[in-house]
Amino acid sequence: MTELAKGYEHREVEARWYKLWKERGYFHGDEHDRTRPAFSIVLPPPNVTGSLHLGHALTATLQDILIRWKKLSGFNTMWLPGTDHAGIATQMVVEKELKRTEKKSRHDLGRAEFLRRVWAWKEQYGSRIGQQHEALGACLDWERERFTMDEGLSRAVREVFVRLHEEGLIYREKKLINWCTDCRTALSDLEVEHEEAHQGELWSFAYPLADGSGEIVVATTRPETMLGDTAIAVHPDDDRYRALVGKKVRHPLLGREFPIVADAILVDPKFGTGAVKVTPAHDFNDFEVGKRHGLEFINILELDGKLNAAAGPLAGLDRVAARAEVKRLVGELGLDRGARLHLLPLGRCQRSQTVLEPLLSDQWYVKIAPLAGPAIEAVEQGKTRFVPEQWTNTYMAWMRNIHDWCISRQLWWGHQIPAWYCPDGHVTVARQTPSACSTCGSAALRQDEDVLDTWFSSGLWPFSTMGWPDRTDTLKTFYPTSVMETGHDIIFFWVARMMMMGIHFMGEVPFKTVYLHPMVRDSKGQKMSKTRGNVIDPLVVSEKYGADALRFTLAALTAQGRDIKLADERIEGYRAFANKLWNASRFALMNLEGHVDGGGDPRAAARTPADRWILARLQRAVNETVEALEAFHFNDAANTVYHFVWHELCDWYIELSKEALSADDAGKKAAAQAVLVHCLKTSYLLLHPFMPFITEELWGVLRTRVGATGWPDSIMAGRYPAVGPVDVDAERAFTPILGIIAAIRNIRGEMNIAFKVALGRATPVHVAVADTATHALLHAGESRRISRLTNVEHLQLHLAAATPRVPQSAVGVGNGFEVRVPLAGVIDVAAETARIDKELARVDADLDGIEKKLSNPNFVARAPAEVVEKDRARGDELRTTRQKLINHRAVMQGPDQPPEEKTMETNNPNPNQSSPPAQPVADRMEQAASAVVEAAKDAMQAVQTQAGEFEKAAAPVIAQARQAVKKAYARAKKAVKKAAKQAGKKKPAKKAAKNAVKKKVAKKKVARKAVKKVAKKKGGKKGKKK
RNA sequence: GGGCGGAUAGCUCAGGGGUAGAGCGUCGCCCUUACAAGGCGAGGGUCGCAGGUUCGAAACCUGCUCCGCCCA
Repeated sequence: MTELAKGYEHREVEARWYKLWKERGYFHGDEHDRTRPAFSIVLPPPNVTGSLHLGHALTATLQDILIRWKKLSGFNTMWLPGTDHAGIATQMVVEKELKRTEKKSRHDLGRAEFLRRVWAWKEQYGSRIGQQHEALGACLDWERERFTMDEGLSRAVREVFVRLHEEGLIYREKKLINWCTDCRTALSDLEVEHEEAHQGELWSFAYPLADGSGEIVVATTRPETMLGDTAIAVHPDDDRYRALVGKKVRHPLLGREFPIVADAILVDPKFGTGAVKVTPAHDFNDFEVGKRHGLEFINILELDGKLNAAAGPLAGLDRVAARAEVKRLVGELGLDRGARLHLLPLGRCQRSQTVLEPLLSDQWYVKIAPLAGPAIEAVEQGKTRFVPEQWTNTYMAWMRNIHDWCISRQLWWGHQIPAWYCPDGHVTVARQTPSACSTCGSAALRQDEDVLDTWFSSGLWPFSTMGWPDRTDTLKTFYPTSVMETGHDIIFFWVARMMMMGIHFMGEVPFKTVYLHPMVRDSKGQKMSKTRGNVIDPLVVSEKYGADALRFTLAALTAQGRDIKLADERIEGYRAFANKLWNASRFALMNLEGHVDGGGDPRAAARTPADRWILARLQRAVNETVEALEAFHFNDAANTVYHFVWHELCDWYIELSKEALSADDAGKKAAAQAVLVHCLKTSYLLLHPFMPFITEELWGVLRTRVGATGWPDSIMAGRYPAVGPVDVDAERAFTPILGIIAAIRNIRGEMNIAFKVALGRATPVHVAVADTATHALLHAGESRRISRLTNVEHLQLHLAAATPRVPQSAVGVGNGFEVRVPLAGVIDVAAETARIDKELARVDADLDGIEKKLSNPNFVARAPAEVVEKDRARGDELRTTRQKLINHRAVMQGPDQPPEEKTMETNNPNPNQSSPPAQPVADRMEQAASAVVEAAKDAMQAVQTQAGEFEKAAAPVIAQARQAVKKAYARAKKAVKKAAKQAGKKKPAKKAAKNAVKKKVAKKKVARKAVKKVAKKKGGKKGKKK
């Protein structure tokens, strides 16, 4: 009886659950519940008119994992969703749309009407993000959803602005700012993207001295700014110009005169001519010079990038056109002194990529140092910690070097600055729209037209969303939030500002942990961006592979310290994993006849060694998963569950349990059923944070089948598996049995014996184990499992170190066991001898390494005792294995041939002799070259014969060729080195000896690794070491 | 100019002083009654280069090369 489809259909399943979860209130955090510990996260608010990309999907996935895990672990969880009004971006989108459809600018509509349009736009597109989050399964507390422009948050913004103003931390000043002529607004330092080496030119021209006594040549990368020049600066120590300091030059185009000043800070005498034109109103460095020397500040730009009246004859020209025109006019006057190519740094607008202009204007600023201090201290004192830790430095460096924050933007869409001006220019800052000027009482008030930087309101997000400035229960319960999880690209924009604002206004850090996730890139490692056209819509991916598969993939790729390159194959793999889980459940359902989950401890129910083994492995997986989650090691957590479910539960336990499930022994059957159900149930719970949909579905199906005891009607109401002690005895006793199975399979594989061909038919397969416990298990019935899984007809057990000698047989040796498979008539002696020799070589290589180590008195004396002991034990083990193999080979080869020991190259104590005879470099190169040519020939042939399936056919050949090249290269390199050495470039004796040993060890490592592989196989799948 | 990452199997990446790992791909065998989105095997590595520390380095230190990112 099966109730499940043969394959997992994510579309059908995923559509079903979200609504139900939401209706049942699983997403809602209870602000009145103080009985459970709180766990809260605020979702970084995406741009309201945008749509989610994979970076958002990663954010949503990781946070959902944390929230679901904590919820299942008994926490009162609250995950607060919302969106951001994204001032510049949104305004630009709407303006563009307006221009496209109605051919109007925002000024044609007027402020009020334009804002009405933006709100309408927001209503139309704002819900898209919510739908995307739902599709991903994000259990957001929708009842608490917020928008940075909604009433409550706007109130918070005003409150903060007014308070900071009252405290003297917000001020208005005329300074140079970064101006985007395209967005027509000022930007903060952070919104400037620096281009390091833009290809431009350095143009030189001469300023004639006002007294006609000569000229002074200056160089610039921005010729048009000469229209705003108000000084020439030279270095005070520069003898070339010492006589000129204090003199005046005359502007060749505008006629005005200005001084030559000496400035040691600005001028580098070695750069260019050593004389610099100074434009205080259009350059940050020059601005400072202007202040130092009391220069005139002449603004030559309109806000749209055109030159203003100060530019005289060039007024009205665009800044780009003006550059050429200035050069032309100066050239006509005979003052052009030539140009050369030059790399210069350039600042661009983050949003429009327009080259920014430093512009003198009145803006509002936050005086940031007093806010940054406590934010630094909080991290120093560990009140907030960064994960991964290295971000602490980034945060600190920025905070310690912080500049005042320009918060006013010349936009309409945003929080209008709560400042009013009277005709006399007095400023009134107030929470409520004032009726009179606070200074002179004038009623003719005009509100500042600018709005605040979007990040100003985002900076309040952790508390403004919870009802601040009121002291709400939500704040009491859920502030500070537990974790801030976001991308490291907004550590300054957002994280740092929330820290400052949170501490200042709440008196407490906004979050205890900041987990910064990596950036998601495409499969080529490129940043995803609209202009590149490689943006992936998470909905498209989850439609194709399932949200669970996408989520699991993102989690599995989220290792610390490296960006995520997302490739479809990876997602496909995890979709297969979902299918695997589905089918394991399907198998269980088909075998649960008569089973009812009574809620008892499955450990007590366990009957067979396999039962106990899998329960031990399950517990280990639980422990490792929880440990990984606690450390934010999402990849480790995902991989742990993946490995357990697929490679332990499915590959081993389910196969092993088939016998018990179909047995007449009702007790064993019931035990296997109980254990299987328990493993699946626990796996669902472990996996639920990663794959909420399929686990909920399977939970429901299995629950229906086994009765509801201990199974709440939704997995979301379940309890996360608890960490506990692992039954290591069960693991240890049973592992050799898996090793025996693997060893027999290995022999089959190596000897090319199909599964259908039964082994141990004429003469039995022998299994020897030295351990009495394992022997007892085998005797009690485990040998039947082995027979079943390896298609062995007769199997004979021995409580011994070795199996009896049987001519023409294959031997598998592992940790604590030996298997002998008679192969008379099945295979030829030569093949098996070759196999043994191969294995022997590997064992020898490893043994050699260990013996070298142990014979080194320094190692024995200085290395930790347990390390030495471990190597000794391993040495013993290897010696035993080796002896067995040698004996076996002797038996194989018959009585005529003595069990002669083959001398391994690595056994030779003299490294020089162990190397192959020296060969002239040329020979080796030639050999290598011909290998490449051969490989290439093969590839060509593959292309010609199988043109249709070129890639498939040629792939291995290409791989082979590639390898041949690599090997040839390595060989050649080595040979060259050797030749060089022999030619007399001798290193000091000690060093040379050391290097020889090093190289030899490296070589051996290659061999050793192979042995490990064999040993591992023979020994069965052992648990992760740690 | 300063800082932070990264370079490990064909590809994508874990790991982090004591036996080099995973997934995908490759090769061979198997449609064995949960799953071909599957099973069982196999092959594949001087862990970027050069020094140093250490009994022992892929890991720690120094320098270099290349690739990202951040800041000025």
